[in-house]
Amino acid sequence: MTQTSFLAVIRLLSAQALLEQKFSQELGSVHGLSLNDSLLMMHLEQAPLLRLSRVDLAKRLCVSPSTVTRMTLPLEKLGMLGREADVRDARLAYVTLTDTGRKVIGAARQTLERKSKEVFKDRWSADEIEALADLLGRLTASQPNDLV
Amino acid sequence: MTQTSFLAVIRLLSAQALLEQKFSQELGSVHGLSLNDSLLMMHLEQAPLLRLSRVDLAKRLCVSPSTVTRMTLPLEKLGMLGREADVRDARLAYVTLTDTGRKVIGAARQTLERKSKEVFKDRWSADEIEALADLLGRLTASQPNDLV
DNA sequence: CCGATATATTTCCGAACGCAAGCATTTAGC
DNA sequence: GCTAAATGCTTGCGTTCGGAAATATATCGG
Repeated sequence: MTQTSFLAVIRLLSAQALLEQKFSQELGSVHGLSLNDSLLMMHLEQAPLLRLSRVDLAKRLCVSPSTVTRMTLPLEKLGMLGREADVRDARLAYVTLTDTGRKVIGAARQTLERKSKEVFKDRWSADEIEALADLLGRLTASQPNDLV
Repeated sequence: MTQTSFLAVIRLLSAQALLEQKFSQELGSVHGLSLNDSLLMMHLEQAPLLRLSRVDLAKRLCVSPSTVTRMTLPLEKLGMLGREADVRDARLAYVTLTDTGRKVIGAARQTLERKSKEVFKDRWSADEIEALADLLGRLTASQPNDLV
């Protein structure tokens, strides 16, 4: 007898692998971004001053701080991200979203939206998609600021 | 106005990152397995002869064939997996689950089940967990043999 | 003010992955 | 039966990631 919670977790992991496979390629070739790059920039998009500290980003993305450092480096060189210091705390190195970055993530979002619709194209009603989004939202609710 | 399907996809990706972070550490330190190692062995567990070809495993895990080759190598040396040839097709190199492997993945599954329950510990009813599992099952239904 | 602790960031190192290329074998067309 | 295409698997290379250590700054207790 298999536990329902275990079943849900396994299926979520499998579903993610499937989605990543479907999205990664086009996102990279068209916009030059990885899936995680996009999530990072989307977090910045909705941040108060279009900026977040690196540890804050790490928590939101569930990755290590070193990963954030390495992820932002090339995006900064491409002019999509910037770096800003805090007046009161010299340790902080905010990651900022530049105008270029806003345009790029906006375009990437359109690709993601289109491919998201494809995922549910057949055999899914609007109510079912919303039910899934709601349930998943409860999982991520424990995390710092929910996305979208 | 954000699309519901896009919202669901983003939340699924975020939720997976959260779960991987919560599960990975204990799974590795206690059983010496990664999350993907466990999924691989669980696929073998439910396979007809406790064996699957490498490309089949790759499709089920949504990873490249080369990844399967590299994943199985250390597990084979540890005696958890074996290698079996096909009588009719000399290209095939089945990955088999040994007795040792069955015991290890059985123990790892218990850890996964326990931690899965923790995820839904508070604020989740049995019906809601089942609803989530069902909806996620429809996402992975398009894939070769569903797990669990 | 001073030392101890905590926090933010970066760098180094090893592990894991995808892709392209290569090899072996099987299948299909003729 | 023979060549060409397809399939299964592995290897080399570049990329990405987490953890530990190092550095810099901030905070707390006295």
